[in-house]
Amino acid sequence: MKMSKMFVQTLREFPSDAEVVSHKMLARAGYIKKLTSGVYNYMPLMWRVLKKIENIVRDEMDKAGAQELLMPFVQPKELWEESGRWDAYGRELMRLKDRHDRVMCLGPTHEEIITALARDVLKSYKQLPVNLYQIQSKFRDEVRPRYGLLRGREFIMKDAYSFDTSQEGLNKEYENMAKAYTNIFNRCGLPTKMVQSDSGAIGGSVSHEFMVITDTDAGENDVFYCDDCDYSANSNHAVSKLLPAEVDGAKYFTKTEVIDTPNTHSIEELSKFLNIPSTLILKTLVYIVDKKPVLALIRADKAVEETKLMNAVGGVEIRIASSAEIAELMADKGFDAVPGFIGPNGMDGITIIADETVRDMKNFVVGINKTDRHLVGANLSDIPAIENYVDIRLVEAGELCPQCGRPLKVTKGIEVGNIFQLGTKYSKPMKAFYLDENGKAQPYIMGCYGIGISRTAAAAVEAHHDEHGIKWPISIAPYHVVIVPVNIKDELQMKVAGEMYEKLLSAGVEVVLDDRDERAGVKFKDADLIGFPFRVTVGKTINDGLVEYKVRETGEVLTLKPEEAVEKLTDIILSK
RNA sequence: CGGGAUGUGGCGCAGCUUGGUAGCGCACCUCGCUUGGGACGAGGGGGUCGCACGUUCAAAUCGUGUCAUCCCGACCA
Repeated sequence: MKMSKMFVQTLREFPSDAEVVSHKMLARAGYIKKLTSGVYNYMPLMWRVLKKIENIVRDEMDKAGAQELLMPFVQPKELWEESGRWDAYGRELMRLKDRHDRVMCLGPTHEEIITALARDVLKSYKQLPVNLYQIQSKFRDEVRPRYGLLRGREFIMKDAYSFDTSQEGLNKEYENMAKAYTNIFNRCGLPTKMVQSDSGAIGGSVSHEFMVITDTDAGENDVFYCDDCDYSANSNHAVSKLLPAEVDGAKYFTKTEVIDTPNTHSIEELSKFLNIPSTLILKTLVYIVDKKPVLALIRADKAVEETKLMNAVGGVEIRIASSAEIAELMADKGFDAVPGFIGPNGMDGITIIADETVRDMKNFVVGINKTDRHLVGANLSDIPAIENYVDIRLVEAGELCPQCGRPLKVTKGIEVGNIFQLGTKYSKPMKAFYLDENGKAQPYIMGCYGIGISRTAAAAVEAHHDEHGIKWPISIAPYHVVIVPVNIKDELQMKVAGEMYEKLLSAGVEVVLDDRDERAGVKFKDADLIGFPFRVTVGKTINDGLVEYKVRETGEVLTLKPEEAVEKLTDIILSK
């Protein structure tokens, strides 16, 4: 490729709307151009990177025994009604109508389509197991698209679906995919951590996410992990053993009574006012799950993990209640209390979920739905009976590993892939059955496996860059080498550069010749920004028969004869 | 959706307070000069100032509405 003909425009400055480093770099280096919020043009350089990633994914998926196919973007509403997700998926689903007013959507994922396809084709146990995958654009009308390619509304994803006759078969395939995923990300130059996670809107029981660990804002997930064993989990799923805490308030309260606690709207104010640790306060939070209020009870020094709470209620959408909604709830129940004084008593008909931390509390403090008052010295017999305690607690770093008891640590992660055990979540409602050895209809045992292709590219930039630009791993770089003749009017420089270009090309190296009539500085800046793994500079030293060879990743510089440089590059690149 | 902000050539911005018919840097085109880390000089092209309505002799500037974009919170590849 001649640089003078490349469809690319690098910018002197970072675009003002880019926040994270991958977005800034990709936009400035001419890889992407935004069309509208969360929707990007992939320029030729970007498309080459994406194809490289796709091909690594294909190679590993094929090796793992999966078969590639391609399903439509456009999907009919009816299939989504069969699975029950037309309503459950919510506003993230991009919906549209055709000219006959038939309702369709743009696929955010393809469980419905693949299940419908499988039930038509996979009629016998003899045809199973099968794993099918595709690579295509997906559409999710994200509430808040951001961070460039990391969270778009249209993005490229590899999604795979497995069909088995037994849980054992699924377990095996799940392991198989986990291995393939580890290989894929390693080959992309992206070490990942496989962490336990909540299965969210996709559904199912067991699921893991592949996280690229980062210390920047681009990591939108908190990952808790243990250095002493293999435990790691997304914060929406992490569990821990608590550190010892004072949970019996007997030494502060000699009897159970209602007392005045003026202006104690926060836990901090209340514990200061009563001069007790917050571990002796029972906190009551009001959430709205699927439009209905839910009370969450938890020891006040701990925070609620909303995904856990939502799962405990069995809902699909959760948010903390607004003060207006709380006021409405209070009025409805005949109370006059503001947040800070809410409690579980008298909340007939409202779902109450209590965290496990509540179980051991004795002689504690609790709100009683009266502003400026609390009940102190209370015990579990003083509040509505709790049938079962569930874990709705957000884990904190320093709490103890559930497996080995050592302190947990926390870090940020970018989720680039995940794997789910779906079981019969789709096959049963969609009546996707095969006939077993006895001629009996059985639902498929399914798994699904996703990789964000475009997100992986962005994550690679997050992981590999410096202040000058991108430092692509060789395996996914758009080109391997850029050759920079310093002065294109110098005949010898151009001749040698041209010869090296041809030799590298015919050897199978992906090479760009920067034949633009620009000063050397401009070409060097662009080479660093775009992130070619290797640069060969043909300058004045060519008069002594030498060129400069430079490695982007390490900054290593060698002065070599042109043929030596060609040989070295060919060896390194073709061995990868 | 709640909270905050911003819309002026491809990119980054000024002008708006105090209305008078659009400017700077980069990029782009031409010529000259220069050629190892984003040179220099001269000339040139490109914007109905997001959109609509209103106020006014006159609106980028004031008012109302609307759309879009970005940031902070709940989602997920």
